[in-house]
Amino acid sequence: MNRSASIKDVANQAGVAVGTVSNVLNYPDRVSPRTKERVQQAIEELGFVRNDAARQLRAGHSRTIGLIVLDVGNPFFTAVVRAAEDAAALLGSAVLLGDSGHDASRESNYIDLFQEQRVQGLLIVPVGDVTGRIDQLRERGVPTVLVDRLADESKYSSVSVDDDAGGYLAARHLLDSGRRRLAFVGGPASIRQIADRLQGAQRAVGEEPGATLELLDSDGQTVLAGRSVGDMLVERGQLPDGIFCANDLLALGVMQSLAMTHRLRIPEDVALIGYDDIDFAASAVVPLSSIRQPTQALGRTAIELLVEEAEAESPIHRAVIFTPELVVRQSTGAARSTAGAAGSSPQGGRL
Amino acid sequence: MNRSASIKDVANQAGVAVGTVSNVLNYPDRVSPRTKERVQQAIEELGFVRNDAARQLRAGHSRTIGLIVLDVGNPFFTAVVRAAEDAAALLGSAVLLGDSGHDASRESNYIDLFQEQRVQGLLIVPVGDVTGRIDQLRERGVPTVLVDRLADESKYSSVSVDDDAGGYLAARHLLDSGRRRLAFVGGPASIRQIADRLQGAQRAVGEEPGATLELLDSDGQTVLAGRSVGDMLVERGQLPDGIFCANDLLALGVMQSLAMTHRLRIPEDVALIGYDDIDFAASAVVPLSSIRQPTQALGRTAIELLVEEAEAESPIHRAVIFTPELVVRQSTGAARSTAGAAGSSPQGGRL
DNA sequence: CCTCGTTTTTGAATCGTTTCATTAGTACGA
DNA sequence: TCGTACTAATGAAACGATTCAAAAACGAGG
Repeated sequence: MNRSASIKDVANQAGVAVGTVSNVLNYPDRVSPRTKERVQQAIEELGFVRNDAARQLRAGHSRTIGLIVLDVGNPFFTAVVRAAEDAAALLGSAVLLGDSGHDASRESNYIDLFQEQRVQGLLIVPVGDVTGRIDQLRERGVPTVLVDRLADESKYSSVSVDDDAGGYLAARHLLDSGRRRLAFVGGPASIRQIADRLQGAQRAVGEEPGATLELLDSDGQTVLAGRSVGDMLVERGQLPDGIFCANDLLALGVMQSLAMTHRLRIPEDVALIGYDDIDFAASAVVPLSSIRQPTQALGRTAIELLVEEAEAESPIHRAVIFTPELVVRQSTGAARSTAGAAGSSPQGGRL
Repeated sequence: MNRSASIKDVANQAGVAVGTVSNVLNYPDRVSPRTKERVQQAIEELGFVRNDAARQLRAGHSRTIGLIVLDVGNPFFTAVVRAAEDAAALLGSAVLLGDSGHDASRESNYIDLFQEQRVQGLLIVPVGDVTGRIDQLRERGVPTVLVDRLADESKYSSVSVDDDAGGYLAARHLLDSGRRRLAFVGGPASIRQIADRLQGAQRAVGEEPGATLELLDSDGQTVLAGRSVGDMLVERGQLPDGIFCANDLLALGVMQSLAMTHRLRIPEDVALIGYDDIDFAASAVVPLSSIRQPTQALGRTAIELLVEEAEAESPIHRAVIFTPELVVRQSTGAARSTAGAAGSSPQGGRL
């Protein structure tokens, strides 16, 4: 009920100086066993808990790293967050998580908040153009790394995945399995990732004489949006024989519409491939082929780059680009009806 | 690059005392317009950002509330988190999120961390028995509210949902639609929520002469676990005509197995109902009936109770219990084949 | 010009920890 | 006994914001 015990209270109780208590906490070797024991007992008795605010104040910085993502509801980001948390834990730091929800002003608020908290550094999956803010942060000694967004290596550090290559991989796979009339389902082309995936797909189709790629705009990247695209396809009657969706949620929606509502067979009538390889993809009605992004490596590397930024004397940046990986499952595979996931497992990209 | 500007630097730059700068920041009315302007300009020039650690140290507590959930991957918890964040924001507080992942030691670590941060209070969806820690926290002036877990009102504050009532509602609905051979699919009965839902279902079945309820243990509460239960049911050949799953993920798994792999018709051959009403339920292959829990109200009320706890002189606690709500969709409804979600929308419970 | 009342501004004290230059204590050899 | 070379313990200073009693500035009225 009353105010909690401070290091001074502990020192009194144990009959030592405050510095000694601090040493017990931070440099146990410097303290004689007898004293250490007395102090620890006092800590026990008083229920002393370090005040982190005071530590930070003295240290000049916190032991936290800020991370701002576009949408915590998206399993892809959740996976990246988890990897970053693990990597940060190894450094003895914790991650403060912010969800911008694709909203630039919320993003800006989080940046402000994290600055007040004196985070050690900032990882950000940017909504809009944040280069100005990042420059400002750097002036104030806060290193920043862009995540899932390629940036000019001479000015910023970034970790990203080659979306063009991913798009190529997906379309190439459909073509290799004999499909020729492809369709790309994807949200607003203003989103960089989606535009790049489309571009990669177009490149693959361009290499294959006689193959076509149709563009199907979707309203967002949700399961529901995918369903309505699927319904629309069936209504108009003219079906592609291979569909590449800009993410797995869309693909699952399309699958539901085609396979269940309209009784089409996947992959016999239409092959389907998604992007992200979320957990749900493997356990979908028809296990979904997908493009796996190395979420583990993304999160881990982001932290590594942050450390490099922080330690570098002169401002040297790096742009790490990972290559995504094709995961083949039933939705594009041979016509079997056994369940279960196929595809390679090893997680990781290359530096 | 160099250390960031302090309030003292601003004071020098503006030619005023530190107290004045503080006043500009916290009590602008007390400062004359001329001075205010000078100070604000200095802040601008130096790029001054408040140091939150110093504020907290002085204030004795932070402006954050700790929240520990069992699994951030579960949409149910994500929804509660969001509601709590919104409610906290109205109080000018931020939420620190911790994910215990059903692991008691991780839970304990987060409690320690939040104590060091001097959070204003703690909301916790407990893994094991945390009453000891909560008592300890209270002694140290940290109010705590249990979330999604009913507690002895004389000792703790809690917000929960009446899982017995939810189970009753689900089973009653299956019985009302003419099913008699019911099955309950659910993970380990050691989990309170699951045991309560089962108990409610048993109560409903007991009221209906001739109705039976079979218990099907599942290995966890995931989509995959649901699939294997479904496969098992088909293999052994003896099907119930109504299935109640302890959560939506399980239900979706069962649905995939029965409807897709084994070509059974839902709801004609088997009716299916889940629990939680996650977003995905409405957009499943066959839109899934479910029991909606008032996630909004849960999160909001948790914060309210926390405030009550904090302000109360004498230790007065409250246990708020919400009543869940039946959402009827196609998986238990009349045999139509139109897609789209049915069911009531208004979110919320009652106090 | 002085007084009184009000509005502004001041600056030392405070929060709890870490740091580090000093001091105290101990053991050993000369 | 004294000096030396340690190890252990001390306690004042610093971190940066807020608070608040006291001082200063200002305006109005006499």
